[in-house]
Amino acid sequence: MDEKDTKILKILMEEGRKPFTEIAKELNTSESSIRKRIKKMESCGIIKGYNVIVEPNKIGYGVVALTGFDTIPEDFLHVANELCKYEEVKKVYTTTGDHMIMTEIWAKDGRELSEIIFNKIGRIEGIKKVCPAIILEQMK
Amino acid sequence: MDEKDTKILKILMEEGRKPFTEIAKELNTSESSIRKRIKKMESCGIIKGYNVIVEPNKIGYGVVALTGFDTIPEDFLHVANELCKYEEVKKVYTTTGDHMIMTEIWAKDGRELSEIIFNKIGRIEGIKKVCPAIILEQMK
DNA sequence: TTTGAAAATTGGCCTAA
DNA sequence: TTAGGCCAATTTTCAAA
Repeated sequence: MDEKDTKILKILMEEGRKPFTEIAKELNTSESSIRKRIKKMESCGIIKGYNVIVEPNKIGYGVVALTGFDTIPEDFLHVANELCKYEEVKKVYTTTGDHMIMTEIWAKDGRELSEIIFNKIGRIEGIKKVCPAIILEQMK
Repeated sequence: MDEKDTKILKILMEEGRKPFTEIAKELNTSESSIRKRIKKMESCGIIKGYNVIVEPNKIGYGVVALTGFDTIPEDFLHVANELCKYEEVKKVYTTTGDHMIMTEIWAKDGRELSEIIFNKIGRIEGIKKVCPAIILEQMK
């Protein structure tokens, strides 16, 4: 990881599908250099992958909620693992602070969110409290 | 948006740089069909972009914190806009629930996180309370 | 959907630091 | 030994018809 790698990552963070040749042009270097650096970052785990950024509203997910979960300590890992299994649960973090587990949950609407949180997920053994915060706007 | 588009998105969410030809093979259709569908989703805003997924630990960001901010109502938008300006603040959401603003902040270590949160960001007019939750592990 | 040209990717091999 | 340069074969993209 030197400055050139950092610049490559910055470009890919903005535009993950940009061709290596264009990145090379932009950084005034050769395509092979860029390519080999990217491959290296991929193989050593700096780059974990690439993904598409989707606007949830436009595909019928009108509600996205950052949802914290409190659990009894013994069930903490079990709950986190269970949460990962749900399609609607897009991200799962274990954290310090108010909640031990933080998630991002996508739902069609408020009704479905409540269904997911209280009926489906709420059934997981060990959950003490659920704290959903609906995202109003993603500003960055 | 039909079922085929949904399948394409699902594939790209896993592997954002997968060539159209491969997606086509996987879905038993032609490359040009896939490409035109993707272009359409891009132009109508369903696809907002593509990005690289970086492991922050491996590039010197040892600490990532989901950080909530409480503000006085009048300064709410001002604070959110200011937060967007910081390089270390990777994501900014306005939300319902405990905090009006939720962010994701990357820092080298605890010391730097505290520096960012309390010295740099803490200076923004209107912030009443800052609630950082350090991510221990991303499980999904 | 098919087709063909242009562009990008890949792998191998080479040199230089 | 590692990063980068070069070339040729393959694959992918893209815009026609």
